[in-house]
This record gives sequence, C-alpha cells and structure tokens, in this order.
Amino acid sequence: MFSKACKYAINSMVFLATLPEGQERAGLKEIAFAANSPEAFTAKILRTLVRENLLLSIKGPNGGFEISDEGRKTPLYRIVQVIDGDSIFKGCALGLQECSEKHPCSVHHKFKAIRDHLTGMMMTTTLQDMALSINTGVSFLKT
Amino acid sequence: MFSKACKYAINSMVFLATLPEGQERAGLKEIAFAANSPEAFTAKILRTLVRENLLLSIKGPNGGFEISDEGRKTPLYRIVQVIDGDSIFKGCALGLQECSEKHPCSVHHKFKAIRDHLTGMMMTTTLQDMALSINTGVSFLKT
DNA sequence: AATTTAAAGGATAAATTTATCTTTTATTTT
DNA sequence: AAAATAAAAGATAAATTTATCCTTTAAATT
Repeated sequence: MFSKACKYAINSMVFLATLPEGQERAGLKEIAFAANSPEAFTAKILRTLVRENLLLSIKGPNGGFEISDEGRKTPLYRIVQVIDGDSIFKGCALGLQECSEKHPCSVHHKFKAIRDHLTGMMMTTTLQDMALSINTGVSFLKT
Repeated sequence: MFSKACKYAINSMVFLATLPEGQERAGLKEIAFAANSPEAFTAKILRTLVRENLLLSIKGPNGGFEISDEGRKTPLYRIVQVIDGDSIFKGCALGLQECSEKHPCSVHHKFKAIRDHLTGMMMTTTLQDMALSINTGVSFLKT
C-alpha cells in the first residue's frame, strides 16, 4: 500500500504530533526510535518533510524537529502525496496509461469506489486526530 | 497498490479469459503483447500461475498457455495473493507488527473499512467478469 | 572566538523488484 | 528418428528502494 519511507514519514509525523505544545521538539534519534524506523533513512525523509514545510528543523545543541500548528492539521493524504506521490489516489490499478470514464480498464468503476473511499478518509484524517487517539491510549504508535 | 508483476499477471490472465472456449490457447508472445508487459518477465510470472494451477501450459509447436474453466472463475483476489502475497489485505497500513483490535494503530478502524471494501470487491470480481466487460466493448485491456 | 551539538548534504552500499538472455526440456511435425 | 517449436529453468543485469556512513553547515554554550 504505502512504501516503507512513507510509513516512516507518517509515524515520525504522528509522534511529533503527540508531543504537547511547549515541548514539541524532538531530535532525530528520539523520533526514529519512536517511529520504529532506521535513523539515517529517517533523517532523509524528515528533510523532505522540512522542505515541504510540514516540519521545522533546528540545528545545533537542543536542536531537532518540530511540527507546526499547521502541520498538526495536515491530513494523512498530504504525507503520502509528498513521499509516495499520488499514483495510489490517481493511477490505474491495472497500469493502463489512459484509464478514464471514456476508456476504462475492466475494474475502473469498482476501483473508483474504493479509491474515493480511501481518498476521503485520508483527506479527513489529520495527524492531530491520530496523535490524539494515541495520547488518549486508544491506539498505539509502536508494536 | 499492486506490483508491476501483479498487474502483468492480472492483465495476462484477463486476456486469456477473453479468448473464446475452443480457441483459448495463446503463446507467450501474444499474451505479453496483449497485456502490455515485457515478454521474459511475463514468462516468469506465468510460470508462477501455472504452478498454482491457475493456468495450463503446453510445450512444443502450437503450445502456449490456457486458462481453465476454473481459472475463469478465479477472483482477482487470488491473483494478487499469489503474486504479491496478502499483506495488502491483512498487513497494518502503518507497518505495526502487531496491529489488532486489542492493539490498533491510529488508523486501524478507518483502514479496516477500506480494506474490507477492497477485499470484498476483489473476492467477488472474477477474471471472467473482467473479460466479459472487455469482450462487450465496455472496457479495455490496453491503453 | 573556540568547542560542542545536531541537522544537511552527499557518497556509497545492500536489498528488492524489474527485466533480459541463454540453455534445457518437452512436444509436435516431418 | 530428426528437426522444429515453444515453454521451463537458471544466470545475469538494470533499476529502484531501502539503508548506512562520512563530511559540511549552522547554532548554542562555554
């Protein structure tokens, strides 16, 4: 479904979103541990998220990464889009270059329903929503 | 969503399912062309499908591949399962090793709904269904 | 200003997926 | 039986994804 890079990105962002305002900064090590992801690879992914303004980064002693208020409100959709692109939301499930209402693949309509379902869910679920569910003990970040 | 190998497998199977009974045999070249997939790679994938009894293969002059009556009734689900495994149907979207009702990830329930939707569709859509939609001109195998 | 800390950036390597090519095996036709 | 055909099998290579490591840059503390 999602690439590993994408899962690491989501879990890192959600972890940062679980941190209370005022103590919202965390270093790479802490993030990678919390997200259960390899440190150096996570560093690369975080840089992408920083470039996209979904994260803030601070160098030097007591440096690290922070999620902005805006970042907390970011829908899951956006993270996937930034890391994996939006082929999962837009591309043809069977790989047809041109797959549309006019020239549909043999599961076009059936997949459209699922894709719409997925897209809707991913667009309406924010990192904050996910973080809240973790902070209230309803769900978990790590296995 | 699906690997290229899986898309090639599906498109190859659907192509074979579009062939009328009595002329249901096609050679690798013909299949790869119809499925828009690289020949040698397709050969490998077809061998997997043969091993799983989803296809018959015949060597020698006028040899090739055939889909059995049973194969025509095979749901899309099975092809994906054979080629990509069933992590897309069963695995945690965020990569948690243990992700269950008791120990859910932060999107467990929301994803369950989508997964159920996907699984249901894939289990009830057969290769024959897809082939029929192509044979009646409603949908297309190639772009 | 010098030192320390931590991210940024870039090079490299390992693993996996995708793809091709060559030889072998089985089958049909001559 | 010999020749021709087409899939099976296995070796190899290219591309992509995942992962690590090392040097540079920026910022805080001394």
